[in-house]
Formats: sequence, C-alpha cells, structure tokens
Amino acid sequence: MTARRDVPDGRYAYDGLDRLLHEKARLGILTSLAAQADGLLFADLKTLCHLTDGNLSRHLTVLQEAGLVAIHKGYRGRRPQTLCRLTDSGRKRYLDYIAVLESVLADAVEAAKASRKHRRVLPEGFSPA
Amino acid sequence: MTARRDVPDGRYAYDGLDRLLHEKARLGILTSLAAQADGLLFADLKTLCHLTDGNLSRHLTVLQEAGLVAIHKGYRGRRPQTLCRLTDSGRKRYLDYIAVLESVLADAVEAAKASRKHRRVLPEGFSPA
DNA sequence: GCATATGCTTTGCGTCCGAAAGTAGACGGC
DNA sequence: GCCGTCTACTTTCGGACGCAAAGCATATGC
Repeated sequence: MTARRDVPDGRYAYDGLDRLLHEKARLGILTSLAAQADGLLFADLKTLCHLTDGNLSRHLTVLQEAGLVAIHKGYRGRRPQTLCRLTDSGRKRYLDYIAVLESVLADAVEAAKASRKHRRVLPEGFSPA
Repeated sequence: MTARRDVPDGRYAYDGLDRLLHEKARLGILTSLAAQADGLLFADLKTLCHLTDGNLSRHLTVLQEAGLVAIHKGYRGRRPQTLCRLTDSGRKRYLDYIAVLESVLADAVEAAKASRKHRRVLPEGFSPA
C-alpha cells in the first residue's frame, strides 16, 4: 500500500537518516575521508569537495565535535598543516547512514515504478489549483 | 584515487543533490506521492510521513511553490479536504534526484570498501588531537 | 620591510526546519 | 441557539545552520 517499506521498529527508512550526515558537504567530506585511511589534508579536502576554506573549517569542527573525525595539527616545514581522519565511530556512523540511504533509495525506486502516469481528472469535490 | 566518481561535467555526484529534495521530510512526502498517482489527502500524508500538521503544511507550500506538487482544495461533505499530487515536473525532478542519489550511494559504498582499517600511527610532523 | 601567499578561523547574514500557537468552520450536547 | 470540542489546516516564532566574506597569523618573495 505505502511505497515505503516498514523498518523493524515501525518507522520509515528516511526517518532514520542521520541529520549530521544528511548534508551534501559533510557527506562529501566523509566519503573522501572514508576512502583514505591515512587521512587527508585540509587543502586536499578543500579541493576534493569544492568547498571554501571557511566552509570546510566549519564542517570539520562540527564533525570533530560530534566525534566523527579526528583533527591533527602539524607542520610541513614551517607551515601549519591539518590532517583529518575518520574516527572508528565516525566510520561506523557513516556505514549506518549508507545502510539507511540504501533503504530510502530502494523505497524511492519502488515508489517511482509504482505509477508512471497521472490521472488527468480530479476526484469529485476537488477543484484544480 | 578519489573515491568519488567524476560525473560528465567534472563535478562530483553529491554536488548535484537537489537541495529541495535532499530533506528527510520532503523526500518522504514525494516518495509517498510518487507511489500514488491519484494523489494523497493531507491527513493521509501526515500519518504516512509522521509529520505534524504545521510541518506538512509548510513543506507542501514549499513544494507547491517550486511546482513539484499540485494542491487541490475540495470538500468531503462539508469538511475541507486537501488533495496533493505530484506534478509531471515534480516527478521528473524526483527521478533525477533518485538518479543522483544512486551515484552518491555508489561512491559512498566504494569509499567504505576502500579502507577498513585506520593506521594507528600519525605521519611525521603531526600530533594527536 | 612590504606586499603577497598560505592556511586556516571567526563573524555575519539569510534561510530553513520544526514546534507551538492560531484560525476557521463543523459537529454535538443540552 | 449557544458553547465546547473536533477537524483541518496555516501562521508565527525560535533556534540551528550553511555559506560567504572578513579576519588573523605566519611564511615567503622581491
């Protein structure tokens, strides 16, 4: 009947989407970091994710405070350099998010298939617009 | 090298996520509507999506103004009733979003597979925390 | 030693979500 | 035929947040 599949506790898949991760920029950051176990430099992340300095900084702070990424301050020569890594709990949360996203997507695809054409007529008692 | 696949124009998949749709509540609304060509009543949507009246109203207005859904005011007997339907362009945009989401998810899964273990040691020049 | 570049952080603003309050008419009791 | 409650939404409000621009501190080039 409904296009969304029920998940164990009776809620729907998209309800479980982690707000912290369900954000373009942060999802990009985490995807980049997930692929690089050794971490990525601030500057690399910036170009990889097409983010401005300020933006990346802000998101990294958020992610760090939530415990998803670890920030290491260091130097290359005399210039400061920031290394970012996914923490173990960050990786777990990322994987959880992906799992939920898979369900959401499955629901969405199913719903999209369910009906391809609109009825042109309105039911009785309804007026257009 | 990067975990994200490049899309035709050189941008990354998640860059293309439609902000309007990349929102739990709205995604739920559209998924519900996509599955019901005849539309859904306000009250049905409310319970289906676990939204409050105010919330649903707000999101529907947004979606209507963006042209994704059509709102029809009618009556059942003497009580007002609102019917919501996906418009054709709404359906298209929904399908586009799903397509992007599929790429994003594929990237994410790939990234997650890429490295399962963190190195415990920091590179030279970096200090923990 | 002054301008410019690097490597971020902080501030400010506009937007947006969600909860709570508000509105308007229908229905029921009495 | 008034009053409280219910249905069916809409509007307002507060707080969060994303992004851009400005700020800051050090390093390097000329």
